[in-house]
Amino acid sequence: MTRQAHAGTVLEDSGPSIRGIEIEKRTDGSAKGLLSEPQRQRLAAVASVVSLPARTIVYRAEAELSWIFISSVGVLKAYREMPSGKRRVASFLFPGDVFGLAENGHYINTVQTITNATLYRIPNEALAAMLRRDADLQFQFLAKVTHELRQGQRHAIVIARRDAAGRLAMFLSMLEKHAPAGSHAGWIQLPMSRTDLAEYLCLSLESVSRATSALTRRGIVAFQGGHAAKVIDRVSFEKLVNAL
Amino acid sequence: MTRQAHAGTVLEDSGPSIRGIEIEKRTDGSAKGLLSEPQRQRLAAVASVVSLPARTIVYRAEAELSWIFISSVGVLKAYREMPSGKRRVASFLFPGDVFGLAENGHYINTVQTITNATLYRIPNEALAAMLRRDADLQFQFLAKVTHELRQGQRHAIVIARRDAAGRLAMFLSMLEKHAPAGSHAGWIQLPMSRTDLAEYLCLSLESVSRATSALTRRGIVAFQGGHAAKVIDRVSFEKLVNAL
DNA sequence: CGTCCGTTTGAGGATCATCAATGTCCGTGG
DNA sequence: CCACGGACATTGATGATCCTCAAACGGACG
Repeated sequence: MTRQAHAGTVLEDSGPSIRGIEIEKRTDGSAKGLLSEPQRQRLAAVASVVSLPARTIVYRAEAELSWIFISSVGVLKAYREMPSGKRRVASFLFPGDVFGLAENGHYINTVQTITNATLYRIPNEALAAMLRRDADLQFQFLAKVTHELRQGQRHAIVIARRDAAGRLAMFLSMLEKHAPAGSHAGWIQLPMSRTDLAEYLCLSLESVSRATSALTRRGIVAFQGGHAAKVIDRVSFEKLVNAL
Repeated sequence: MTRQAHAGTVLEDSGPSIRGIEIEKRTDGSAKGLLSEPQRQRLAAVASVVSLPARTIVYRAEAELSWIFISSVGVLKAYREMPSGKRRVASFLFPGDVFGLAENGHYINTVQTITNATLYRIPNEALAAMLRRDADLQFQFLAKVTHELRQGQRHAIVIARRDAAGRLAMFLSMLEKHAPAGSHAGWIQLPMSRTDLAEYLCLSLESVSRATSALTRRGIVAFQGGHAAKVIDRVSFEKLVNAL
């Protein structure tokens, strides 16, 4: 049941690492580590490392803000419970993602591990103090949050689609871009369950299932074991992804 | 055709103002001005004020980053053109909103005025330099971007709904909370067109129309002139909003 | 008064949610 | 070694909702 943790994508020698894209122009447009070695070391000095088994709640929505987290190993999900009891996954969290930035002293989403995970945990006040003292470090956080804002907008674009197969294809495409370079020869790892997928894509569990079937039947994507996928027909795949 | 600009919600005596919610605990949870007087004055020193007529493009997606903007008066929209030609409005921008934070030196969305608008325009490098110099100022920007991240997530929750009337009701509810306190006796101003609404809610133009009709027919909301709405049956309205 | 643009309304077709049942994987225990 | 059980995933049938195409309506303005 406990799946293998997502392959670590970040060297963890000297402290937390943050993945993102700079606001200003740089060499290439790919996500990369935003922090310098000294910055990571300073963060590490006030951070504690926590290792959590899969399916552990890190914090709950509405709870009082106490720590800010930086993911180091594993995959997590951030979600909200709707009044009806339905769940909406706002985002999946991968190594190098920051979470726990609250509003008005309270967390907005509930965050839960999907795989085993290792996190850096930094006391809220300590981080705030450090950011106020180190503007360059803070600037990287600003870039990171801006990047997450974009991700949220992309999420909105995905769930705006009417066809389930298209949504799933876009999600796979995003995962593929996000994935660690050295993943298994074109196979996209899907650590999350079908239910998590459904809650992220805003589809019913059954529709996700039908979408995977459809992609398989049409020879566009192959699935294996429910937790891995591979693009077979790249042309059709891209056409589907861009058929918004 | 040119509609009245959104009632100014912010005193503009001494420079740009930013509306948002603090990350850490404060007195109440409502959006408010995040900047101190001195901060506003310092921003004003490097900002220029631009007044734009309705329907003016401020910048286009993919264009090179040159300025960061803070809205002062009026309403704008940020949208992306999809490959198919369809448009998705990512967010509406109100007085006190910041926009133009790019990725990798290029704007992500196209931003266009809806009403006449007045903006503060700050050269990218000048703002970056000022943020790196003034960590407290930057901290307010961080709070603002975090707040916009939440707004994006709420947007995702809205468009996740399956029923058009419910989406519209949630949107009205958001506008109502956002609205300047002294708006006209419970009337919610809708400066944007039905098309803008449709593109924000990810509905067809016709569905928006049918949704307004449905809300009217059911006696929940009254519309007037297409650019104002008022909640008639508050109980049913809230029930609909929370029926997710 | 007529045009133009934006909005509203109608009919038919496509897609997904829901309810229900069946199938698959995997660990457990006999 | 094999049978069992539970969680998860797939498949099928029906109904609800929205999108598309199409046409009628309305106000603003020359």
